[in-house]
Parts: sequence; C-alpha cells; structure tokens
Amino acid sequence: MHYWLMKSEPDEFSFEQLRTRGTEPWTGVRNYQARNFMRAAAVGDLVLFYHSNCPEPGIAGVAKISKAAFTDPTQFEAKSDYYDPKSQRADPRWSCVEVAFHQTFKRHVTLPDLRACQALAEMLILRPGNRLSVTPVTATEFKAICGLGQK
DNA sequence: GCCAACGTTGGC
DNA sequence: GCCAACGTTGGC
Repeated sequence: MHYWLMKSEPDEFSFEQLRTRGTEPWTGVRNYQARNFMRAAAVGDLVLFYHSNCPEPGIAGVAKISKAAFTDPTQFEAKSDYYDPKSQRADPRWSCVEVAFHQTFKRHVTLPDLRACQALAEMLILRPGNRLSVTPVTATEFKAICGLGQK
C-alpha cells in the first residue's frame, strides 16, 4: 500500500467534482518524475487531493487509485491542451491513472496547517519550489493529515 | 501581478 | 554534455 498526493487547480478540476463524478482519468501530467510516480501507483492506493493555485491552497479530501497506469489518450489529440506531437503511438510517452472519490474531510486542511504540523516537516510538497503534481507521501504523513482533516 | 524555483530546450 | 534562455508553476 502506497500513499500519494495529487495536485489540481480547483478551477480546472476540484475535489467536489470528483465527488460528483465518482471517478476521473488523471490525464495531462507532462512531467517525467510525476509520470513515473503514477506508473508506480497501484489500485487501492490512497491519494491526498490537493487544491493549488487558488484562494486557499490545501488538502480537500482523500481519493483512491481505481485504475493503474495506462496510456494517456490526450497526448495524441491534436486539439487537446495536452497534445504532444513528439509522442509516438508505438511508444507513448505519457501515462495516466484513474482516481476515485474516497472520503471528504470534516475540514479543509490548509497550507498553513500543513506547515505548522511537526510530522510533516519533511513533506515534498512543502519544500520551496516543488512543482511536482504527483508525489509520494509516507504512511506517517498520510495519517497526520487525515488527523488534521477529521478534527 | 510579482517573482522564485525548477524543468526543458536547443545551440554549440 | 554544458549552459543560457525560456516557459511554467504556484504561493503570496
């Protein structure tokens, strides 16, 4: 069992939308490190859903990996924002996973909350300049954040 | 809207 | 393989 953190801009796709839809293919990741993390994710892994680039950045709730990595179709769609003309169908560059709604927190865990939590001092997402949209989270970090969310 | 941090690109 | 230029991310 592994834990992950995935970022989304709520203007693009919010946790609320995931709750309504149930599942969502996590397409459009165009960073090799983030892609490799998605390839390492397994069905059932839990995901902290982070809202970025918004008035109150932070963790909105918990999602779950519902499909392991598969070829991201948007890389071949010429009209897509995520079109990658250099990707070959015989050897696709980009993968995505499918995520499912899992659980809403009782309260939004804000970035200042995360920074104030001693157990999260080493978290990748809190390091200056970290822009990875998919990062691994330790079990300890995951539990600490769930604790904050259920307060 | 500013700006720091970082990844990617491409010339050499 | 180096590195400057550029684009993007994301908090503030």
